[in-house]
Amino acid sequence: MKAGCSIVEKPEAGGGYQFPDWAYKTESSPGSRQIQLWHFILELLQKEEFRHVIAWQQGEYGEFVIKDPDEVARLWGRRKCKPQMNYDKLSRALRYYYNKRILHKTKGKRFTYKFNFNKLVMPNYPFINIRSSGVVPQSAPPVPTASSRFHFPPLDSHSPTSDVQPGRGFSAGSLTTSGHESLSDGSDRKAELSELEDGSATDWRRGVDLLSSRNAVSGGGIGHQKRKPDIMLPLFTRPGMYPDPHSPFAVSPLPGRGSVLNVPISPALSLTPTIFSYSPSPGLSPFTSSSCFSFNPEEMKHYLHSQACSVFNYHLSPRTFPRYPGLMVPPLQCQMHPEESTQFSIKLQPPPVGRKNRERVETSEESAPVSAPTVAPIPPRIKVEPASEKDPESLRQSAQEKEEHTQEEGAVLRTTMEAEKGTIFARPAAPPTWPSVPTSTPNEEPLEVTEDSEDRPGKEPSAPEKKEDALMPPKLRLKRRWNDDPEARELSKNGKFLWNGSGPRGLAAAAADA
DNA sequence: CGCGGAACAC
DNA sequence: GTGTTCCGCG
Repeated sequence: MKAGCSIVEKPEAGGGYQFPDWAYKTESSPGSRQIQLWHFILELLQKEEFRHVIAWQQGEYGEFVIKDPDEVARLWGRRKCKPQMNYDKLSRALRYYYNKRILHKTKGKRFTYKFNFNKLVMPNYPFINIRSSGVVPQSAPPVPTASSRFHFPPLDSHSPTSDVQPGRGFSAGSLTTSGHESLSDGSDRKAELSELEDGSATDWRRGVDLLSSRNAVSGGGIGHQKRKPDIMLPLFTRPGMYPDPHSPFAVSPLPGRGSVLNVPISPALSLTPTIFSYSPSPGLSPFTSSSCFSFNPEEMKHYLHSQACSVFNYHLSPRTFPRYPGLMVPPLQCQMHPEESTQFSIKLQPPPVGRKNRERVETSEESAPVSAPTVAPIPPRIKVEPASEKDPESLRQSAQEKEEHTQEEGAVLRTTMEAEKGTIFARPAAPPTWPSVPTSTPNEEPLEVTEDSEDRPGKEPSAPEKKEDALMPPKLRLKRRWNDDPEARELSKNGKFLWNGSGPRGLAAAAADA
């Protein structure tokens, strides 16, 4: 029973949840609101209190180390009301993420795993608040270079712990990844094929409006089935398109770069891209109001360039980074109703591949009720915060207190909180001096590469490989990917990305390449 | 330690 | 669908 775990439970009560909404699978899984392990992990990662228990591994993007497995397990068990939880079990759960591509194991390093951000969608754009850049706890996974250039001041002024202090330079920590697809027109998203490689640039294009459609969707306009919502951020298409209307530059070239993307850019957009066939309707767009998003084109350029380099250096998929430029950016309201704020900070992307298919005789019962209509035309915003499961009860209390306040003060606080949530991917503690210039890969594991290759569909070199892949069971395929895939590595080495000073262009090219 | 199958709970 | 619990294997 939950008796033993009165701790955090669901927010429903209205009184006291302590865990941010985003942590619950609101969108990804209609039915359950339970927190997912990876959310949980991220949360721990986000808090400095747990730095000794689990922390980002510097030097590797998205990689984290569980310093105290037992403790992590304990915390997890607490959250899930599973006192018997232990690292063995927890790790099993983590292992399940391999196939889902949410995580993978860093070989050779004990208790070290790595998030596959390429598969996570983080609607909140990078710049979103990084409020804590200076002091920062470990909010964000180590992100390579790039961000150093862009920094946005903290969104909120009242940060509890942190302070504003952008002096550090890095900031844009969050990465949004995107780019992938997963949509298969409502048809079979399960098709193995689709899963595998995504595909096409189109996706992103489509994404562009996802945002806008979101509202529509909730409005019920869409009768779409509740297929899994995997959407990704909209990213702009190719760099060459900067000049297009979608470009932020055009939109809001504000001089002072002070603002931040106010985040809520996207709540979890959960719609299937397909849905929107695409009709940009500004009116629907959630963020068509004022502009909170402002920056200098110059910076943007820099930023992009850096990203490109990062991609190269770290073997990341170009799509790893958001293409803000394309962000349609209809500026969003700085102060939206608290309620409309964002909700999810991260979203999972593709569906699991072929999970094991049990031949069990399924009762062909349709899930009839699904009484979880998200009803809300309004996205559930995140309520963020919580110190919840931390250990001490005291924390909990404070959290609650906070909550209360929130309720009263509502808007303001809420906004702040949102910001906090964005923090998750904000810069981590200290940037290990990332070389802004690519020269050689610093570390030893170019894992991302693999992914990269898989991300690009039309890649010629991979043709053979692909075929092979096709022949092999999905499982193996995956495995191969994460483990060492010499082939993939090679590919990347062969100069898949060559952006010599081409900056964004290079990125684009690469993308286009696919 | 880490992996992944299997059965099961929710 | 997402975990949890067990467990054998390397």
